[in-house]
Amino acid sequence: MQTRKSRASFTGRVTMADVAKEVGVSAITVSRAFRAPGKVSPELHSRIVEVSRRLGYVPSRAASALASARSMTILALIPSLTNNVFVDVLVGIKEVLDAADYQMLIAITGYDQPDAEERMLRAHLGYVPDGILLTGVDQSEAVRTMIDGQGLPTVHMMDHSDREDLWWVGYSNAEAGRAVARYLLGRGRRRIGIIASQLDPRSLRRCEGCREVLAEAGLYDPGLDLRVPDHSSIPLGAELVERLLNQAPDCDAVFVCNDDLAQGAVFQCSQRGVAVPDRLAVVGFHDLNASAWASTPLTTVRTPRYQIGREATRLLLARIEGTPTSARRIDLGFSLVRRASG
Amino acid sequence: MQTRKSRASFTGRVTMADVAKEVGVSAITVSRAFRAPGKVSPELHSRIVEVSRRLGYVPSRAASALASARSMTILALIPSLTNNVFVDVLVGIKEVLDAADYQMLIAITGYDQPDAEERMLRAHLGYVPDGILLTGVDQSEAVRTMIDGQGLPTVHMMDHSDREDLWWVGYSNAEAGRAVARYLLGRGRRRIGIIASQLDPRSLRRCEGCREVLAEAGLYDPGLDLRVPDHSSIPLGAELVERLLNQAPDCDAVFVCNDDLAQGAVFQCSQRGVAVPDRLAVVGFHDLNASAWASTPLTTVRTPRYQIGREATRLLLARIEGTPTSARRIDLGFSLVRRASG
DNA sequence: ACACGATATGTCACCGCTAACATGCGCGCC
DNA sequence: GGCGCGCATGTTAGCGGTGACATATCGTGT
Repeated sequence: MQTRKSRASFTGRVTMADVAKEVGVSAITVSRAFRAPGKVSPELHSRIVEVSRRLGYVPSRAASALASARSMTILALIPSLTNNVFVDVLVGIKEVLDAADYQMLIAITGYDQPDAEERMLRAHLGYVPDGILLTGVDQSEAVRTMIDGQGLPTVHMMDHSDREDLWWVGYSNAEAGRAVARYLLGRGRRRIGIIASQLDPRSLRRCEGCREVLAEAGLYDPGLDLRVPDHSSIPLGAELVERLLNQAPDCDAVFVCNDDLAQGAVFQCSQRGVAVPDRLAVVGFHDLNASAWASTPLTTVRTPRYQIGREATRLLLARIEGTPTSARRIDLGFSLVRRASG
Repeated sequence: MQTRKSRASFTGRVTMADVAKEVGVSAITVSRAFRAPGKVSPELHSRIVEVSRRLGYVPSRAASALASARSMTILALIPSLTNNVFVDVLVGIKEVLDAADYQMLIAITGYDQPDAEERMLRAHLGYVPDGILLTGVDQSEAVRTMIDGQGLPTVHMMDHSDREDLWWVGYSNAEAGRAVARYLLGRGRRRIGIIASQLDPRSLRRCEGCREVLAEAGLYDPGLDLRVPDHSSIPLGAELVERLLNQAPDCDAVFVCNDDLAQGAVFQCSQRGVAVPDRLAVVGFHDLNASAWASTPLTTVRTPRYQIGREATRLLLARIEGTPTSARRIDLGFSLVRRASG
């Protein structure tokens, strides 16, 4: 008892019991005052609020999660923050969570190690999230097992899947790749290249969509298909377009699977004196903020990242709370934004 | 009892007790096997690890935090993710935390409401973090009280303070502003403007540093000092430089307090036919990735954001664990990067 | 006047884990 | 051969909340 007392005072935290004693009620009444104000008389409620504020009481989520098996926290697994793409998604997620009084836990998995997603998940599952938002639909078996084992609801984001058991909000990367290929073909381009980096499943699906349409038209040339595993960045885009133009000088268009790469590619073309789009049309992907504001504004595919964050979170919260939803798979589509580069 | 049982099985989680029963030991042994492997016999340890894996056991951080008053979690309060500035800081933080087996909780405070930091802090304190990383050194009284009340160690990032009681890792925004002013004066500029947005304390300190030096030189003109509260962005930078040039056509240089604004400013100048730097020199701040890769690469101040994240986290962990540190205030400085725009 | 339901508050046990303090056991040593 | 000691493991009592159920209080209809 005495030991405990000192341990508690060591942490220095004000607890619900402290508030209860000060007000002269039992702890459960304080608990109710916060979670169900209607069940506590108005005078008591205001006194409890006042005392809590005065004492600096902050409810312990750890204790609450333990006792109620609800943490009011959702976990978002994101490949990277460096890539602005996911920042937009997070903004959408956060808005919906804030409104519902949930907290967001962000886990960054990175693109490099194949088991990173599993490790990050294991580390963060300890926080007992009430649900999980996943990026993409290509989780490893280990990840699926772990999530199912915990019985946690999940929603996938940023891609498209035919699987009946998945809840997702996104768009079809494959279809987007096809759309770009058709667009470039429609504009009379015949020697169309593909540049991609990072090679996550979504980028690859875009590449494949593009390749598919080019192949159908008999115009796919593996010599114009440049895919490297490095992280995508502006300088890498510059380097890759340089390489492409050197090995295939007659290339007249290129689908660059990420806008930062595409920005670098356009930059490099202007350095090198390659006219964009006349000599080489460049189409990017994602429509990042900066893409409209380059000396040659980028033709690109706009993805509804903010909306994906919002809708995926709405769906997840509905699942958690058992509210019926109109759909469990939401395709928010994409749109090709035509600007100067292609 | 029965009720409880069903509640537990409702959550479906595998607990330490489940593992213990399966192995045939008591829960505390399982606990020790994870936290202090040396205190458990090798055979038992490997059996416990094996069974845990097989059952899919994930320790509950909530329970652990409650029982041990240590959460192995640190909280980072960041104004915004949209601004790439802090993403770099987070990458640094995360690297150090990963190595030390700590988890990172990110709270995004936003720039808009003055009490947002307080509210976000309150919401996240419930996770019982072991320490806090704060952005800037200008926290409100309420925030300080709350943190002190919990007895939590903190380290401030991204600014500089003379206060003896603060631990911080950063650079002097005021000094950086002065350096820019001196640089532009040294290059013969006389009608020097200032453009800033967002108006967080750090931007303002940069502005003030710049103004100070200009005033000393007798060259400060409030008519060239444009500060707006809106979020910083490329289009806003374009708009502001337009406004500046309209109201003061003889302006020959401008310190733009954020690189994204500066990128927009340079873009707008090229649209408008204003020669950069001949007619108008533009100096940005932060040296974002894209700034080197514009048609007119940006002269800007490079801030060591990644290192700030790393060092601040090292310092915080040392404080938490009681390791002695060589310094409690680390000025990592900044450097003016000269490129084409100024 | 009294049973009855609605409302306000309390009691108790327990969520999953760990600090502190046992306990049991084998070993070396005088 | 008894003693003390170190090591491996167990017992107990919480950490700070909340669910389920109990109890007290009050107004209402008959």
